[in-house]
Amino acid sequence: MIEKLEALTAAGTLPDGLSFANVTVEPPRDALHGDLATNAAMVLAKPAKMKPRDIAEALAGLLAEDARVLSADVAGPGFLNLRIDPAVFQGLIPEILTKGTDFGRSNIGAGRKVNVEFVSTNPTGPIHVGHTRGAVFGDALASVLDFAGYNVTREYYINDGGAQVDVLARSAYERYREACGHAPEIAEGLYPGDYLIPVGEALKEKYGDSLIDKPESEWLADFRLFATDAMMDLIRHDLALLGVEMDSYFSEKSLYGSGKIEAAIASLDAKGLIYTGTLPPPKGKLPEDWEAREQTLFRSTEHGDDVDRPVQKSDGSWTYFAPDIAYHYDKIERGFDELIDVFGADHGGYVKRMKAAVSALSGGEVPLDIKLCQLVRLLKNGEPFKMSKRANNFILLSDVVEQVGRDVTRFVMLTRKNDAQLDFDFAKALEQSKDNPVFYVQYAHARVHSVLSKAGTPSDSALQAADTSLLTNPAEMALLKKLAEWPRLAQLAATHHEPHRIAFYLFELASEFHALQHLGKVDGALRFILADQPALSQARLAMIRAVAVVISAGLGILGVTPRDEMR
RNA sequence: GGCCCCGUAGCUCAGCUGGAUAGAGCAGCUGACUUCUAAUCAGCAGGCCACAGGUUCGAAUCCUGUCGGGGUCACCA
Repeated sequence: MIEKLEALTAAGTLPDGLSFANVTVEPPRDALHGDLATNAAMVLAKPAKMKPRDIAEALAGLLAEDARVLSADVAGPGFLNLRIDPAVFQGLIPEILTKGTDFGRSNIGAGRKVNVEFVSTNPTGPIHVGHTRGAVFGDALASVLDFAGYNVTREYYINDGGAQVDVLARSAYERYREACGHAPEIAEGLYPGDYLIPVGEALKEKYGDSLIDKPESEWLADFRLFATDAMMDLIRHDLALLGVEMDSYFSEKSLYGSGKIEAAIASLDAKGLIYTGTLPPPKGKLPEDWEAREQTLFRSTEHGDDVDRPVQKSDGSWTYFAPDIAYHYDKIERGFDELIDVFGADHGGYVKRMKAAVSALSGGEVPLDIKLCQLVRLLKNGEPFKMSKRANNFILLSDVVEQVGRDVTRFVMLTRKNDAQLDFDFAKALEQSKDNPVFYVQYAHARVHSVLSKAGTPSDSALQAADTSLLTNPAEMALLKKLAEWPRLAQLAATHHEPHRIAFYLFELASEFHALQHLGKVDGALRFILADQPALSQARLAMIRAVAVVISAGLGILGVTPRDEMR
């Protein structure tokens, strides 16, 4: 399309120097308007100082010369509707069968290195259901990017440097005392979870009872290390249940004492972005205990933030923000071309400062996109389910996966935009699982498998030879056109960082397939397998095999299993 | 009070970075299997796209404001 526009420019029909950036070519919403439509004439009319219809006419004339274009009609205010030769769509089938699940893979990423950081829960316990969405989202997003030709690294940032790991160590100490036969004293503020009991026992194995009643200074550091390692094992195990595998785990603690924090701050300082000062009080309600303090500040307002942010506390120690800066600095130094952070919506307040930091550290060279996942509201029989620490009734990721299954969990979480709130009704997911869209998609895949096995499970190479020009029924063409959308859709999901588009597309594709299969029940001539028409049957089998391949590719990206049977 | 996200059918949500008559799924009503899985399909009904302005050939989409819902807000990570 762009080529044609350039040709028009060259021919002098259009003036030089027009931007084609806003020109789109896409399948119209209404099939009556043809197979493809473009708004080129309307977008260009103004800058070219020409009437939209004149541009459209010129473009139509040029496009009509292309053998693949059956007709090019100007409609409405200047839309150009194209009818494409069915052979283009029919030719898709052998291509899909040849490429397999690589069909739709693109290279728009051009091998650019992308770091997707996600989950990153504190290493103080197993993964809680609230983090499941971020885990699924980040993993699917990483796959989407990989499919689009990016070089993706999945990374987990271990928050093992702060005060909460001291709390963990103390909690583990109580469990250690318990293992040694003493009554544990789980004070307010410590982690009461049962998952620390085995850690206490393991600590007894290692240390005997030599540390009982010893001062904290003698065991805190060791216990901290031991307990966080144990928690990371738990977390890795939980992630594995979901099918999430990280490429890299990055420890916050490793930043301390390595000079990395100092180096990152120095880098900002060199740009004149670090100063000592006093922040104004927060606007609106003034906290009771607020008092002016002099701190080391990062001039994040220079990079789009609302206020400058402290990197050092008044006593000179680092704030949590300082290692975060150093961590992102490290990512930049590792040579990533793009960064993506997946946060929970409760961290929305850090977006601007983090972007400011990355912008400053990379000189604006490395884009950082922060995807916020709205928290999941758990429902039980339509009632909000409240979790409380005291009652110890936290629902864990492992609970969800064990009860509703990995596929359902993942698909439900991905059938929603990341920034929309999500209700997850436990009872519904369990009892009415038949209504779950994931089964609808898997069922389509299973049906294809079933039909193919009825036909003797022909090989893909055999199906590639099918004469797909026999596929002319409107319902078949509709299915083929839906298949044709896949590569473009996969690319859009990648450029927009929106894996949910894959889920919705798969649902639509499955819908087209189910409709077509059902037509065979109403009209016997449309059945996939016709004993007296082997060539047509072969073509149809090739078509539905192509459907299964694309479903399989899409589900693969989402981390959902394509099933061969639903029984 | 500042900032961020959301507001689309009774409910849960899409809507392809501005396109043609706004779409699905549940729920409701009518129908469709002696055949490749009915975990399916076809149809009906359901809408001031929160509200008011603005930008232009054209707005659910972009801008401003208002109203609702959620999140967050100086040494906690």
